[in-house]
Amino acid sequence: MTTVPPGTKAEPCARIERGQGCGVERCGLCEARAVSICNAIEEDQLSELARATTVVELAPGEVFRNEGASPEYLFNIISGSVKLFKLLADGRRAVIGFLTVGDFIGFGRPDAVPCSAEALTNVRLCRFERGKFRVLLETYPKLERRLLAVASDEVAAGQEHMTLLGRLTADERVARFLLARAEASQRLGGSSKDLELPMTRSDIADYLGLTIETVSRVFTRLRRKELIDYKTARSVTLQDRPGLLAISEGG
Amino acid sequence: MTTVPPGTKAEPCARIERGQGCGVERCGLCEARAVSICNAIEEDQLSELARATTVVELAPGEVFRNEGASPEYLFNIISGSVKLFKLLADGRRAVIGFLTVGDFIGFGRPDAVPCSAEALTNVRLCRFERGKFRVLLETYPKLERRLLAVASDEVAAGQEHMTLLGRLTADERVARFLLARAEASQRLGGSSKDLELPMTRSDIADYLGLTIETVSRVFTRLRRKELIDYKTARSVTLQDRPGLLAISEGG
DNA sequence: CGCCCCGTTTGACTCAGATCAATGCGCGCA
DNA sequence: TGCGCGCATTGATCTGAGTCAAACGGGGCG
Repeated sequence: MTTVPPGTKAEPCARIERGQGCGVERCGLCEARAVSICNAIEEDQLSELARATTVVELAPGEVFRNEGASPEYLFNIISGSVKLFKLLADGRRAVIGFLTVGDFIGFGRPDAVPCSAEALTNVRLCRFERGKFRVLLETYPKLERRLLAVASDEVAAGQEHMTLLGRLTADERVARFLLARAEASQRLGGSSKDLELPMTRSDIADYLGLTIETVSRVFTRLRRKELIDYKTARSVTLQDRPGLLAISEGG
Repeated sequence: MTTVPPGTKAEPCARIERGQGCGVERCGLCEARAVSICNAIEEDQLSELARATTVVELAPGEVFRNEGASPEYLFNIISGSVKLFKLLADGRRAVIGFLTVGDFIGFGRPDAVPCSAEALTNVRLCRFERGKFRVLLETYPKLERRLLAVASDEVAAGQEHMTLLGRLTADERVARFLLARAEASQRLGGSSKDLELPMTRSDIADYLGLTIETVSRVFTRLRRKELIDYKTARSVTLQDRPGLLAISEGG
């Protein structure tokens, strides 16, 4: 079991670029727009959207949202990868999810942030001040509709993950994780065979409800069975998709 | 581990009462209105709401929503208790949650129901045809806003449960379950000490990612330590709240 | 270039919770 | 009132994954 020493907290020294290239340009040229909630907003209203946002850059390891805090900001990921996690009092950690380009960060009860968020890679975020975001929602019903759809999806994804955590074996969990990663990669136009994993074995373990050692053992077992291959721990090739699928379903 | 024999499916022989007491009366007098999403709709527009709904009655054990099916209907629970669950191919089961008065059933991707739903007690449901519900959302922005808030809450609750499933011990899980039940009971105006559990030990096990036997053993252990007491398996008294809280946090 | 650090892998052993197997018991029904 | 059927409890044993410990390896830095 991985535990985190209490009081380890990255200082929020984010470089902030405010309003550069404002108006249609910034949001209009945004690399993430097509896959983010912002695609619910019409071309000719992008300048109003841009006025409500600030672009933030983060380095790997930076924590930019703290569990339990008041949710001052909401975010869209423009580029890079992020992990969401929760800490228990004794240092046990649960990784709730891994997010990338286009993903929205900001669901939860209105009074407290449900989980902390940390950059895994260099990350560019589009940041909304909470009050301004609420105004946007009221102004653009399409945006609200889009957000409801995203939240609804997220509920379903959460239920899927609960099933994994509650009822699957270690092999099944890792196989599903790899297949899910492949699918996500494909959705963003990447390869569905060659995966770049921006997270450590420890992050994967905390995501799958396992230990580092178990995750590592399952990876090597899958490699020996020639279902996957890798030279470095962070870039994996799926060699036998049907085989992985069979394992993921309890084969 | 509990497994379910394949092909066990309750026939959907729900008694349906259509449009009785229509208009303001039905929705206006609804016992669940104050705690459901319908409280986002003004008094004088309740008749339109009522026209979009049908009241359905179910007996314990009836499955009224099937994982994977197309989501034709959405529901609000008027009275009684419901469990949501997912089945794996080999019969393993994950219980996703227990719902009661005022709870909404209908989140998920638009193409497939994320999990099955079964009545635990006699249940009265308010049923919305999907198309009509969408029209309601478009007509009443407040309803949509309310639903987004509920979905957002649900995301956070799901994350909480993932943490439980991924990182807590059996004792911690059961203690949290009991405390959460107490809180839910209190929210609905019931006792926060005397709990009626509408679900079986098997349901609890599948909800907490444990086996029946482990759940049972933890219950008796908590009773021996005089943290809880019960005469029948389904009605539990919390005797030592702080003690339970300590256990739930890894005491 | 070589050293150090941190993430990863591998091995030996342990243990919390699962599995297997009775037994208990409350409730509905005859 | 007694019978039978599910659910629940309890006990004995097993095992998948955790823990502890050591070695490996690659990337960054002096």
